[in-house]
Amino acid sequence: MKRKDDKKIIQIFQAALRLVAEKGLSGVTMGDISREAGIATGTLYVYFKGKDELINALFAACRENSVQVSFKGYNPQIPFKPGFKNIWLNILRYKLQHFEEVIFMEQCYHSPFITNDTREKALQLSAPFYALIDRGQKEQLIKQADAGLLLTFIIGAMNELVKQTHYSSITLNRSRINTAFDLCWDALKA
Amino acid sequence: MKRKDDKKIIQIFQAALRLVAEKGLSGVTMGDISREAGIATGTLYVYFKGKDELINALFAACRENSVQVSFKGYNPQIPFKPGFKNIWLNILRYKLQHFEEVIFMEQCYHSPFITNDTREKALQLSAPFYALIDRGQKEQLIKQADAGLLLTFIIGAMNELVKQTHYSSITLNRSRINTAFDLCWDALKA
Amino acid sequence: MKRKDDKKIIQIFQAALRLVAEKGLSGVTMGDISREAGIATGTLYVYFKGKDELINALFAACRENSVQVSFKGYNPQIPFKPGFKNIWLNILRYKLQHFEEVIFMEQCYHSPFITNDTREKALQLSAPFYALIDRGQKEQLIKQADAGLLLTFIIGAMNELVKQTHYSSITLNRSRINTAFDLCWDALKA
Amino acid sequence: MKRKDDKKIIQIFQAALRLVAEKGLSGVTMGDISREAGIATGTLYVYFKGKDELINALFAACRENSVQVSFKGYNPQIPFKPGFKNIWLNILRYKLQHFEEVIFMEQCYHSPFITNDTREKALQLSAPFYALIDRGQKEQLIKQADAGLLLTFIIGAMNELVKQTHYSSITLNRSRINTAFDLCWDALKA
DNA sequence: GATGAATGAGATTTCATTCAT
DNA sequence: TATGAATGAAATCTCATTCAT
Repeated sequence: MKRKDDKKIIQIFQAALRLVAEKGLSGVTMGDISREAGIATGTLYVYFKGKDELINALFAACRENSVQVSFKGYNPQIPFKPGFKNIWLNILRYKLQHFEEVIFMEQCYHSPFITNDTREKALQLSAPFYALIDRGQKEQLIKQADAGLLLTFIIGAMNELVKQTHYSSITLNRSRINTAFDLCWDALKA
Repeated sequence: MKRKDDKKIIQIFQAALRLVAEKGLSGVTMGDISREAGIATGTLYVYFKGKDELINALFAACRENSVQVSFKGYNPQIPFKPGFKNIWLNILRYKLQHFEEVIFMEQCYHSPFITNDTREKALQLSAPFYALIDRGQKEQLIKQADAGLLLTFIIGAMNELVKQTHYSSITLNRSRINTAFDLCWDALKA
Repeated sequence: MKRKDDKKIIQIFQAALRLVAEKGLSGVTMGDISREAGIATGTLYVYFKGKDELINALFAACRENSVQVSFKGYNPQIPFKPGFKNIWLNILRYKLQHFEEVIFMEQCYHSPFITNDTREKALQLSAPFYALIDRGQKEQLIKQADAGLLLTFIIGAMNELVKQTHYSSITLNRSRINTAFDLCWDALKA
Repeated sequence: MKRKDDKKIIQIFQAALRLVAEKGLSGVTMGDISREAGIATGTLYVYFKGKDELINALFAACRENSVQVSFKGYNPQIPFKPGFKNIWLNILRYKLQHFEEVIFMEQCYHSPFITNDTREKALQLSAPFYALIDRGQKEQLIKQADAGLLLTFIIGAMNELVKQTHYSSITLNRSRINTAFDLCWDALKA
């Protein structure tokens, strides 16, 4: 019973992501989502109280997912730079593979759907990234600037890179990835 | 006879920008816009054939505006770095002062409103930025990487910086601005 | 001054007729009419108090026109049948040449635009036709049936003939016209 | 689960017919139709994609209906004239009883609603009438004129008769009906 | 008188949500 | 639980009419 439910929620989420990436948040209706998910419109309301709740739940899920993936394989024992690069690559890979989520989150952020509560919870998940920057600064490897500023820089550049990659037909090969990382590292390094 | 009024178009644009920044593209109606602009709903349709056209026109106007402002005071005779910083600051100032446009453009890009034609025309306006990067590379001051990649980096980081500045209550004082520029420059410099 | 006005009213009438024939009464707007007439929308209201009045005036004008034309060349001195045929041909010619009026009147009859007053006035103009039938009956040339029934028959058949001629590409040559008249005459004749 | 209901389509059709007969095609709104049909406005759009589709569907249904009814009781074995009269009476009865459809079809024909496709399909349904005329001609009972012309004559006269009957307060009693048929038959007969 | 921009009521259509099955 | 027809409030858009020039 529970299995079945979970599967359906995933179907719904994927349908919503696909559609928002294609048509933008403003162009997606509950009817669209149900059709894309292969279920009846009424069934959406079995799983979510309404559109707001669906969007907020998806937003939270995306955010959690992306943070979780970022630190995969990270080991504080190993030196900072390779550890940092590992995380940087995790994030990049995730954003490329889940491009729809990137767009969805961007579109949501300014929508009336996302509640302050959801927004704040998303922010709280940034803690590990602040900790990472802190470590780099303690080891005197990266600039002693405000961590928020540094993170902003990394994340903003990355998002744009992912979008550009998606729209242009330039494939992001190993060499291009390394160049991008070098830009990032040179920006941060003390 | 009453004559069509360019001022009214500006009123409409400003109303739309204000509302999209506040409620997101998906939450803004033609009724909202007309009310905010202080005109009747029908009057919107005197100036724009429909919502699509209004959004596309505003998108194009924002894009043109932002490019135009960027190169204000730029003089190819003066050395590269101060010239580049001038432009960088122009862009930053513009984005901070016209934050609503930043949000609007981000929201629009994935909406079903923006036509491919509009999108392409926006892209074509990037030419001067490519020329700028080219100059820096010819003078061996910045990395010999793909210009698109470098621009992506700068723009992405800047956008995120502006958004972060807006949401957090951190004021972007001179020192913080300089730090941000240094991050950018260190990333780019050869 | 008066001349100028009359010309404009004719322009307006012709524009309205053209458009109603093309798009039907329900598809024609005041804006359409003014554009087709080559004048400003506001100007329509200089000549007519509103849409209703315009339509009613045009309806009345068409009706008067058609009746007037019908009896052109009719001389009660000459024998009935050729006189009748003359009128029949007048009507047919008029309807063919002013097809737009045929359509307009048909469309109007059931519209909420035409007032009862207009409708009645139109009816009153039928008197000469009743007189014509009466003469034929007195001369024992046509059936002693109710005149309304006989007129209905003639007019209905004629209208349909005109419409069919217009839609199909069959040209109404002399022979076809004579056949049609014979049908009509055979129906009526005592 | 609620199932789509054919009865509802009939309700909608009848509501539309009633209203068009009363107020003309140009005066009828989707809101009017839904109210008259006793359903919500949105429900109309469950059954028809839009006003155009509704009108076209109703037009086609009326046409099919009327043709089907016309030949009820017709038997090619029995002699031509009584067979013909049977059909003529069928048509007359139908038009009198479904006067709203007569008006609706007349109003529609020149509206921007009816597509060429619908118009052509309606025309194709005339085949049996042509066959009927053909038989009469083969049996040398009716004039050897173009069948289209003869049909035009019959139909046009009938439509007008029905309209006149409806507007005037003259009841169409047996004697008047027979007179009308005689007019028709005398027109056609060889 | 002539113009056409401005208006706002009302038409068409959409869509989140409910509900009967 | 699942369905999708039904709903009606709200969105987009139209258009007869007015009004400032």
